[in-house]
Amino acid sequence: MENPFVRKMERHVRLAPEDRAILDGLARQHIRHVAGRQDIEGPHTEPYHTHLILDGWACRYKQFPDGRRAIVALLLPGDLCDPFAFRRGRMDHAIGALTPVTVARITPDQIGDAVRGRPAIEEGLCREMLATTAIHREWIASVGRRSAIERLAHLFCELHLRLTWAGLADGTTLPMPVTQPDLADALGQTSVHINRTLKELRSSGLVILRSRRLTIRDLDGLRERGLFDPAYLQPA
Amino acid sequence: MENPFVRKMERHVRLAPEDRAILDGLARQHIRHVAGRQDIEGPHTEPYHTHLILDGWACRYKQFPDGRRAIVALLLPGDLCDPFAFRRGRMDHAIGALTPVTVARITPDQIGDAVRGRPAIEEGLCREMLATTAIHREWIASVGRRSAIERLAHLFCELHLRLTWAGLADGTTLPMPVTQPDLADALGQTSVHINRTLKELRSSGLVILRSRRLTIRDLDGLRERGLFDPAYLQPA
DNA sequence: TTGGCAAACTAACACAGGTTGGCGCGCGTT
DNA sequence: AACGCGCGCCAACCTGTGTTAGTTTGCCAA
Repeated sequence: MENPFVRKMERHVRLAPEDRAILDGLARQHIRHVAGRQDIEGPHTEPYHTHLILDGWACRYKQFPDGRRAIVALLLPGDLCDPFAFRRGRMDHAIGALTPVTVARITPDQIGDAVRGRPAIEEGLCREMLATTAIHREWIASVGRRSAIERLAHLFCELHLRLTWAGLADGTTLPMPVTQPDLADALGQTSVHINRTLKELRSSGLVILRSRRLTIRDLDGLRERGLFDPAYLQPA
Repeated sequence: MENPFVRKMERHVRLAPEDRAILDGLARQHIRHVAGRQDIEGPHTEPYHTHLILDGWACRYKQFPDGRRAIVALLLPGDLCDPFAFRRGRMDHAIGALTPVTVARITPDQIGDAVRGRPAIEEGLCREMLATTAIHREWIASVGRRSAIERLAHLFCELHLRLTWAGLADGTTLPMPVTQPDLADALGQTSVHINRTLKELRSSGLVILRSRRLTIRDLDGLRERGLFDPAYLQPA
């Protein structure tokens, strides 16, 4: 089983064997397990470590005083949280595990060492950050202007590609270990409506979601339904 | 009148006089004027230059095939668009002028030269990018979980701080040169509803918006109404 | 001054999506 | 086996926001 982080980085840049070894090393030290529904990094903390997700799904979220929760990003295996978090002081949001999660803790020094004299790694990390920002922009557009079905279809398409690139999708079938309330908080809706929308996607023959696995039955159809254009995810 | 870009950078890091001169130099070369409603950088182009907004307001936006437009970021004087855009290939969105705009075109080399041997500038640019990402996250939360009034109040609070830090606000009065349809596309609503919401904010005595200027009559009240916590904008 | 036009503003109506409340299943615990 | 409980699922109802179709205002140009 190959490291999903390395695998993803190789989509951005060509890595020499030593590059690969260095990145792989980051994923093998300081492993930490976090139970589902627990925070990996709480709100208002002053982060020092970066986290690399090795297994399970997590999210960035903001919680309002009255309890409303907005999930602003999904973190999948191979995703790196804030390589430069330590430069910003206090967290303005939290990072929580949606499922049981395995992460590697990485120090700023380790990032610095990995980058030094390794232009491919530097370039790869830079592109990874740009890709993350592009995803953020797409989410703003989604929540702002897509309808409920479009939003859900679009998210499924995005996750399909991201998981494929991390080596975690089985063709057109992907793990989908999150609950409907989680999807609701990610898409700015209620779980009830997510349920309705899911039913509609299912009955149009586009997807099957059962026992935490999503099967896309009609990829082109789903992409059309979600106004999905993979360009924003493509590196270069 | 001081350069809003330099002014903003000084919120992130302490700049030596030479740092300041270098940054100021970037803003004085290759000036370009763009009329309102024109694209500064079209969609699907392969950008080479970075743009620094010197005057006027612009936005990043995505447009769907059926015409719907989502504004995913507002660009104010002093804002730098994509210092690393050239690393990503094709644009996944467009940058458009909302008002007549003056920009400085900056090449990748110029960025490289400015950063080389100038750790304060490097650190400042890095923090500026992190702040931009934090704004993106806050927008996702806003469009996803805030009500219409909360969203508008929150946006006004954000713009108040950003413009203040760029030296463009007069205490609690700020330029607001965008139309209601523009606000609608930025907040994921219709212009009709923006109008309704504006009326409500006005009649609760929180703001006055007249002839392209916004006056905040009750800053604390507006912040409360918008669930606004300036933490996400604060550098370190 | 007048005319033209974009933008602000409004009213009436429509509907997507939120709210509430309830049922049943699967699963882990005792 | 029984219990608890989170989650998926559903129906009825409600409401915030969208839609449509105007009128009014303000500003620039002739």
